[in-house]
Amino acid sequence: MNELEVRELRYFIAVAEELNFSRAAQRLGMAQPPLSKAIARMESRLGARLLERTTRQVRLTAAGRVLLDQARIAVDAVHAAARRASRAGQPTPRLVVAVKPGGDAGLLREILAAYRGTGPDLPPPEVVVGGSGEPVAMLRDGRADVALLRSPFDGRGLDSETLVVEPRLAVLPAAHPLAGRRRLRPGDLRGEPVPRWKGALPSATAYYTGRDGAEADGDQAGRAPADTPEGPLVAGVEQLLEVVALGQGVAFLARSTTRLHQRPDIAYRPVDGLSPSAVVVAWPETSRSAAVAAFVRAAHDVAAQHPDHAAALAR
Amino acid sequence: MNELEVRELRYFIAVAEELNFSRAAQRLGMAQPPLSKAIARMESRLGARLLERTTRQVRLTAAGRVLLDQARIAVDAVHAAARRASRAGQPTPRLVVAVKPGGDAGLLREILAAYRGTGPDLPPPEVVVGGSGEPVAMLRDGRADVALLRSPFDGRGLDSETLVVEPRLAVLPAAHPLAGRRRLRPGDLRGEPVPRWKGALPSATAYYTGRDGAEADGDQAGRAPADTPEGPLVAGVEQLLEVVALGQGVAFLARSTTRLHQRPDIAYRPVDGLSPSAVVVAWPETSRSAAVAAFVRAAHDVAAQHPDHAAALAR
DNA sequence: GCTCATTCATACCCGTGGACTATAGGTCCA
DNA sequence: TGGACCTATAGTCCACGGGTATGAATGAGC
Repeated sequence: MNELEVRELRYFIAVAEELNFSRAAQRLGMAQPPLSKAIARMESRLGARLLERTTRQVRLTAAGRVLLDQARIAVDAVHAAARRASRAGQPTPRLVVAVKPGGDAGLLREILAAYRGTGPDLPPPEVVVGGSGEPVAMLRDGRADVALLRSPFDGRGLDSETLVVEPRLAVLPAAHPLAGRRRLRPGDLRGEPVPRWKGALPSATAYYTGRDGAEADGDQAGRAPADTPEGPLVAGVEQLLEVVALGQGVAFLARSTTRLHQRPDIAYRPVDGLSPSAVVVAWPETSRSAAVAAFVRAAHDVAAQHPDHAAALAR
Repeated sequence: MNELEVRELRYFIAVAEELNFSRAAQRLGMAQPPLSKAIARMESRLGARLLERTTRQVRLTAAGRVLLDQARIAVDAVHAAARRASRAGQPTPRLVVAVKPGGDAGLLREILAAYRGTGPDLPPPEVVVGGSGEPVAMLRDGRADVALLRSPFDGRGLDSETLVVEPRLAVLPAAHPLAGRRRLRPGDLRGEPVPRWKGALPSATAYYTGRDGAEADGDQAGRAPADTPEGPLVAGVEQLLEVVALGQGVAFLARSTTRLHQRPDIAYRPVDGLSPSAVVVAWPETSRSAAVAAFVRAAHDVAAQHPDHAAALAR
């Protein structure tokens, strides 16, 4: 009845993901037999079968599904502990701020200035720009201390505060018939394909907390009605605009993002009743660092000056 | 550059808590030299010194403080993964509901009935009663699936929903001069000692999220002004009432709790402006079980019928 | 100021357990 | 029915985690 070890959890995750011992072993850089033994050991320790295996097929049991979920979290937590401690031990620790491109609504520069003005003893900030969903992952595994994001995002393990709320605009080819109108109505764009963000998870796995658990980056591409055809995959705003300009679909972008991407062949139009986009500052729930606190306060103060300041009190 | 292992984290936690290698080794049931080596190994892996040690004194470095904090969380996560998987693998899994005594405001019976009525395929509920702060710990390390608590509590890693909000009442000896009044005012009790709950953490380490991080059970004993003298330590409501009846202090209890403890030598009186007590249902953020969802929904529905139903929308 | 107690680090040894190779055994498909 | 594929078992080995003995450093006490 020994303790579960991180190595074992890694092994199990690999097998559960591959559903194949040999491939998993290869991925882990080890031979297959010790992997089989390790899993068997775990099963006997837990007193529960994790994998239903025949010689032709490996399937997860209910316990296995639970463990896969929980093991990912636990391994992340261990890695996060290591990274955070390691970073805190650097000669001059940095406050790592993760943002996604366009995710800061232009606030970052001011926030950094306010943060630096807070006090002389704080670690200098270091900004890293991550792709789809990356900032959240970076917060979770300790690579970043604080992040600027668009909601909704997977907030498990994170605390957050909404900074500004701004409308989203429809992105149309300038030649599109609807581009002649000043405002659009919700039904106008029905049936138009909407480009999907590369790396974004499958949409809205509705969950009883009311949060859209697995949904990432849905903000920018826009949650369209279920019958919306899926457009091409895009990897960035430039690509998105290109796709729209070529008439392969319409999209939705936060207003502050559109201001940075004015093009003659693209028109931005407000849509009545379209859900707005919120910029939030997020940090690990477990954070107790004064630097993070100072950054959050700076963000709050800067946002309070912003015309789109979130009157929101609730998170 | 190997990976941090759970065993090592346990070792580090022991040393960091004891600040003494020999005692920590004893506590871990091992000899001191291998423990020293293990810590040294961790330090070299992390590239950061964790402990400042002379032959006479061991102190945590900044990195060490971070790691202590994070390691506790990570070890909890691993234990939780093991427990949850193990429980999910039982022949007939149970939904373990943790409550603290008096923490359910009498709702539990109805909630359980509603839960059982939800569907025939759900795991049968099993109620465990835990002391101060225990339910939260049980949620965190996987011993429990869902809990009924009083806010405020340390909500890190948990989601929660407020069910009912009820006033707290002052607990006075029946012979107390103020017991003659129907209502009290905030200043009336100034200077009276307030009993402290055994096991409750030191009060209100104010934190920038606005949550009172480490505070547990402050609800019942009541957050009094800072200049309030500390009364005796008590381990339960009965003890608390005994202490009050003997004139050794005054206390505050949620109204539903007082109804279960009517005594001739104790008087309960409302206090104007005293912050109320909220009963919340809480569950691990990582939970994806249908059973937990059903329980939360049942709790929500039952609370909606309750006269003190939380009109609260926010969590 | 010397000694002693205390405590962490080093040196060395040993046993266990995790990993490797080889191979058996079961299942699906052509 | 033979071959491809995949997991489990058997047997071997060595690295590493842990133990004991002891050294080295520091602060306290007389």
